[in-house]
Amino acid sequence: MDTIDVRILSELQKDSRLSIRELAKRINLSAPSVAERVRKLEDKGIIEGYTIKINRKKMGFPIDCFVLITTRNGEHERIRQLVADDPRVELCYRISGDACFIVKLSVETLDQIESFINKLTPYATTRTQIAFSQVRVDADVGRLMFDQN
Amino acid sequence: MDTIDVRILSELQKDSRLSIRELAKRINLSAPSVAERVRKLEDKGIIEGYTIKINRKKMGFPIDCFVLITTRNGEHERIRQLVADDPRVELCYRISGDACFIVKLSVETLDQIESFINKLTPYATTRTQIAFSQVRVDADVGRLMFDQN
DNA sequence: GTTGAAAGACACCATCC
DNA sequence: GGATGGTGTCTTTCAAC
Repeated sequence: MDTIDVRILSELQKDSRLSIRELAKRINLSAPSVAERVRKLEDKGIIEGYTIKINRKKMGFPIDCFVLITTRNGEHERIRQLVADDPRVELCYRISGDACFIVKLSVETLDQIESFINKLTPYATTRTQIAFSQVRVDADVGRLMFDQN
Repeated sequence: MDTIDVRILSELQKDSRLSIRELAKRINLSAPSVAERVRKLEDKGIIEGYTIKINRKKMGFPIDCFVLITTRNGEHERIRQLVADDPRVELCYRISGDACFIVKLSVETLDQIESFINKLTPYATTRTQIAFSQVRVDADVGRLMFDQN
C-alpha cells in the first residue's frame, strides 16, 4: 500500500466504473500496472466490492433512525438473527457500553419503527433516535490516509 | 419505479461494473432499454453514484466506534464543522433524543478516539461506544422493496 | 513499470414492433 | 413502452522490453 494505491482507491471510490485506461491516465501510470495494482487490492480484500450508492429517501424510505438495543437474559443470538434478517436494517454493530447493539434503520413510515421494536421487545429493551439530517457520509479515502489532524 | 428497476438496482448494488449488455442479459431485457432505465435512475437521483466498498480494517484502521455528541450552549454549527472536516468520520447524523449527533469513527489507535473527543469537549459532551463486530451491512435493495415483514 | 498490437466487447444510434 | 442490427470506439490482455 503506497501513495499510488491510495490514489487508485480514491478515484474508484469517486467512480467505480472508471476503465483501467482512464484510471491509468488520471494517475499517470500505464494501464497494465494499474490493472495489476487493482487486482492486488481486490485479492487483499481492501477493495471489497463494486457497488452503487442508492438514495433510500428517493426510493420511498424517507425516515432514518438509530436504535440502541439492550439484550435481556443473554438473548444476543436471537437479536442478532432478527436484525440480520430485516432488510430495513442498514447497519448493525455489537458495541460496548450499556447497550449491546446499535442499528440503523431506514423505513417508509413511523409504524415500521414501531413494528421493528415490537419484534425485539420480548428479548430486549430499546432506545430509538430519529435522524433529522445527514451531516456526513463516507470520507474520501485519500484524506483518511494523508490528512493527519 | 417498477420491478425491473429494482432488479437493476439490485444487480448494480452487487456489482456496479456490470456492462449494460451484461445487465440486460441478467434481467432478460434489451440493452437499449436497460441503458435508458439506468439513465433515468441516475437522473432521478436514485442512483447517487458508483463506488467501491473499502475495507478500512485492512487499510490499517481497525477500530470502529460510535460517539454520541451532546452540544453545549447551542454550538451546533461548530460541532458540525469539526465533524464534517474529519476524514476519520465515516458517518454523522443529527438526531433526536438527549444527544445531538451520532458519529461513526474508524481509527488506527484508541489515541485517535481520545484526540477526536478532545477536539469536541470545549463545545460538547460525548459518550463513546466501541464497536466489537459488524452484524450487518447494507441490505439488498431487492429485499428492502419486496420482503415485507 | 512501459509500450504497442490484436482481438473482443462495448455503447450508441437508427429503425422497427 | 421494448427489440434488433450495424458501426465505430474503447477496452483488456499479452508479449517484448
